[in-house]
Amino acid sequence: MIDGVIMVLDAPRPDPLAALQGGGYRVTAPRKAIAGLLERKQEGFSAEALSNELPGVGRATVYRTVKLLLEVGVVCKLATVNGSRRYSLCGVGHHHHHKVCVQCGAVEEFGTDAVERLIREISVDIPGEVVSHLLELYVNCGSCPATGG
Amino acid sequence: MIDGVIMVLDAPRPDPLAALQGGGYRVTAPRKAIAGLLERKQEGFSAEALSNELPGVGRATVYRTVKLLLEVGVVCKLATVNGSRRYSLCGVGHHHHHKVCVQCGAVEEFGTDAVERLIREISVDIPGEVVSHLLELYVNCGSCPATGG
DNA sequence: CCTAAAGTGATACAACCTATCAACCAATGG
DNA sequence: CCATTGGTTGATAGGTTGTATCACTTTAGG
Repeated sequence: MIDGVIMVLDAPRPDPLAALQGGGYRVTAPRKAIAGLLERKQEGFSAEALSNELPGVGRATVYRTVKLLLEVGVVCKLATVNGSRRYSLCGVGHHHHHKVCVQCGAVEEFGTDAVERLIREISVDIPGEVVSHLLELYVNCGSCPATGG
Repeated sequence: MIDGVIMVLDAPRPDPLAALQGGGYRVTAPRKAIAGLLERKQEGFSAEALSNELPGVGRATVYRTVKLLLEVGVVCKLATVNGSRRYSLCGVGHHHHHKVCVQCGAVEEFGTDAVERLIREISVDIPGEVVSHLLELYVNCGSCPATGG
């Protein structure tokens, strides 16, 4: 094990409703439904899928709410390569990376000193100024049926 | 400078037409137009933008051709966070990462031993088996007007 | 309670991508 | 060089995903 490499963040999952309230937004029935669903959900999600799981809530409202949750910082965007917009309930006050299970879709955030250090090291040899980076790990999480957990 | 960290790949840019031909596909006028445009293009691109730059070629054909170029391995997908599907002319026979200029959009590929090594190190501490990863650097490239190059 | 302002949802619209299919043309053999 | 033929094209229509509009409803605060 490498010293200082890893620092998995297992902060308590953020509270969407509290975040909305803190941002000056109202707590409504649709928002409660969405927040409740997100709190039970370990996986990344798309607004569309969310909408399908909440037949009682209008599509536009789901899309709007996801955008609000991004704004108040309890949800963050996942990187994709296929044009889908996917999100995850995450603490986003800090810089972090995602670990995504390719089987069950569970998303965990993590941060490591080593990643940042590496980026700085690479920067030295790269023409131009590195302003940000994106790193995601894809795993078989080992805790879902598909991965034998 | 860290030994062995960086290994910028400046392989010759791949030849789309040759790749298509090698894949058993025909060389047609629309495909020549698309290939010619791509060879002049340093930036990542979307199929839609490509189509707009080629008024003489049908939209469907542009989309189809991009898909073919992916298949024959001269174009690869870029990671995005906003739902857009973007591509870059890249040698994709090997694993690599992207360096993207946030000003001019220029994409360069690079590979580093250190990245792979880091992933292996992190893997030790991460529950589950890391099956792949995604790393992109966003830079001010320093060679475009916007970055003072 | 009552009210102002925020929020909702049906609808329409826009962007992006794919499926279909008749017409077309590149590549091959004669 | 011409004919053949199966891959290719592009117009159109259709599907999915995300946004704008607007009359109606609900929240939060007095």
